[in-house]
Amino acid sequence: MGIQKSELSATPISKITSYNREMDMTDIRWTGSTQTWKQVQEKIRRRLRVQPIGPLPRFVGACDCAFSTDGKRIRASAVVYDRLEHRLIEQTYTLQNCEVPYIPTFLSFREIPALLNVLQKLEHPYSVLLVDGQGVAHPRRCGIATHLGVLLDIPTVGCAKSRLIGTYEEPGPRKGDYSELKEDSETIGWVLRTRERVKPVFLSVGHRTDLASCYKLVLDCCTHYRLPEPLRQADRLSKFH
DNA sequence: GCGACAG
DNA sequence: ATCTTGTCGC
Repeated sequence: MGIQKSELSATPISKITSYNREMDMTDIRWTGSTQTWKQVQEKIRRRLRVQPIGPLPRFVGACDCAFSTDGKRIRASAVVYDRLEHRLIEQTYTLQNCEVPYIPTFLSFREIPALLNVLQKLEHPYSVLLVDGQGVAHPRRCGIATHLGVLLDIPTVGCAKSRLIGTYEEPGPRKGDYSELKEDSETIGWVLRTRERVKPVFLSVGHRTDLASCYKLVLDCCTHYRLPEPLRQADRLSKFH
């Protein structure tokens, strides 16, 4: 009656109470130079691990951010989704000031401080986290999903609504059709059609996942909307409205 | 030099 | 990310 090894999922993430201090970047504020940030990204990149997540886990986390009209306040949201019952079982958000500007390829430094705070509020365990943005589909293979995943050392999936870098062919028209996102000869992500007649999303490995796992998980979480349900809910919850 | 550029 | 009007379709 023992559980088969092949049925074991990755260890669920219990309540997050701290994160890797060596990798901490919340102390690095806008200094006028992106060189320091690049060094942080190179350091994170060296900690990146790519691996399958095994059987699709029941509980899936997701997080997102939104900004006030004046751009000075950031609202971060986090949810836990029950994939078996197809429903949200936890949702929370935080509100704080945001001092860091948006600079392409440095999104992490603007949003991660808020995301670390909101993720610490989640009580229910989850096994993988969906992040609104790129993972390794980034010039230094360190998009926000990778950065956050390595900081917390948890499995993350990058699911972006548009492209940052890379070239691709338009994927087929049906749900589940996909094409490769490439930089030179390297496959850095998949461009996935999650619904017919809608723009595809851009999947990439965050940390401790692989593309096949990302694909299966995201597609499974897609109901009748463009975004996978956990991310769609996190997106709604983050809005100021 | 010029264009591109997650959120 | 946010702002912004109408419009097409289920």
